[in-house]
Amino acid sequence: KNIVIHSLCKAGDFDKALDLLRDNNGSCDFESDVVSYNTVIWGFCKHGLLEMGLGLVSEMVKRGVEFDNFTFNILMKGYCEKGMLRNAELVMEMLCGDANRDGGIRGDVVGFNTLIHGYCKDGKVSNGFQLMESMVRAGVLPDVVTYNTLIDSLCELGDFDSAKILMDELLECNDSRANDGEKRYSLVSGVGLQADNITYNSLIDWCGKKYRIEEALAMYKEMIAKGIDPDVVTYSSVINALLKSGRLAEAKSLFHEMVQEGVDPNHVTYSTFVDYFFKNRSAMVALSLQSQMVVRGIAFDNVVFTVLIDGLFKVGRARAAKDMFQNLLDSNGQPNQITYSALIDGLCKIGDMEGVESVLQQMKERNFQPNVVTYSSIINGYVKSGMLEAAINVMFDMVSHDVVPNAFTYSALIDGCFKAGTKDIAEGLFEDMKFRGVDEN
RNA sequence: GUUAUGUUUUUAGAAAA
Repeated sequence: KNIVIHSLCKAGDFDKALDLLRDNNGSCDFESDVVSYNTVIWGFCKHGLLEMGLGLVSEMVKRGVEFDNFTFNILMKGYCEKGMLRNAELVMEMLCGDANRDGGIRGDVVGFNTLIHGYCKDGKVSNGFQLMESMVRAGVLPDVVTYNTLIDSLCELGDFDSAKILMDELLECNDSRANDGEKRYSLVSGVGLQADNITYNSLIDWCGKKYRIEEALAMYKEMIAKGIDPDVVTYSSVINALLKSGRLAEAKSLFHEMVQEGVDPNHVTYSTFVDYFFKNRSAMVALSLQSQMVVRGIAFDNVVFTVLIDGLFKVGRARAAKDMFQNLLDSNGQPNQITYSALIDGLCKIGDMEGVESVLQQMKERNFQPNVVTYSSIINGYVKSGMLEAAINVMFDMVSHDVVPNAFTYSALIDGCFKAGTKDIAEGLFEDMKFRGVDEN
């Protein structure tokens, strides 16, 4: 029953999930338990419906279903994803507070990790570190997930060196003689921690994205030497780094290596390659990989579809790209902002501005707001079609929707103004751009 | 198959001049 509830929630079918939870049809032999409730609350939170989840919490009280740690952790995650970090933290403070001294549910390591992640994603790593200290005070020891969260977030902020230092500490925790007090966190963090594949994946991926391929490869070798098995994420990440640097041969050999090691390439691995081949004029190879995915029963997600749509347009197969989009809709996939932007850009490139407008319409009907990329594409499209006025109107439209133009937007429009011989407007735009503090390149 | 299956935290791929 709980498994069914889980799938229903994942699919967003809450009516059925609630029916089952409350046994509205009176046909289920199993009582709903705390897991059932947790699952539905989790589902609501995942879909951004925190309030609904909170409603279920009161229902649990009414029905006398006891909370557990999962319940609170799910709620904290829900608050974090809504940006209500303070609320999440209050939940934790309540769980760790004196009022909850005996008998009650205490905050646990997952809860703290959730909070730390929430703050880190908001760019507040220092709050993350503070939380790590307060968890120790509350008697909860940080684990490898805590470290991984902080390490990844330090990378994201570009502070690779600190991330590495933190990893070294993580390793030294394991090593009792290393703790002579000079390191800040190893003393508090307990013993027995080991860097794992996720630790390495974060660092490797960051290096790859900075085109520091050799360092990435070195760490890849290092993890193997330590007996940590690379997983599909490791491989996909390194392959991505190699391909983005045009090192196809090495990427291919890694692909074979992973298969040999018994790690199955997944939709991410494939889409990385497919994207590369489309962008490097090897449409045939890209398409053959696509059918290989089908043969191997790898499901297409949103990104795979986006890669295909974008790629087909880029190799001049607009018809096939549009069909692919239809395909996505038919298979009940959910196009997102990026999917729509790829489609719209493709249509712009072939000058089908009517098509663009109708997709734009559809996008809005589905409650996806065009973003700066979408708008810039459209502006560029109108400019290239010689419809400067329409382009300018899009700019107004965008500003009126509080979407801030960036360098892409301006340069498309300025380019158009020059071509139309309205130099004064172009210069006006340029001034406007500087005024707004957009980088001029 | 019963230190079995289910709910919570960290890492990889996609769009514009």
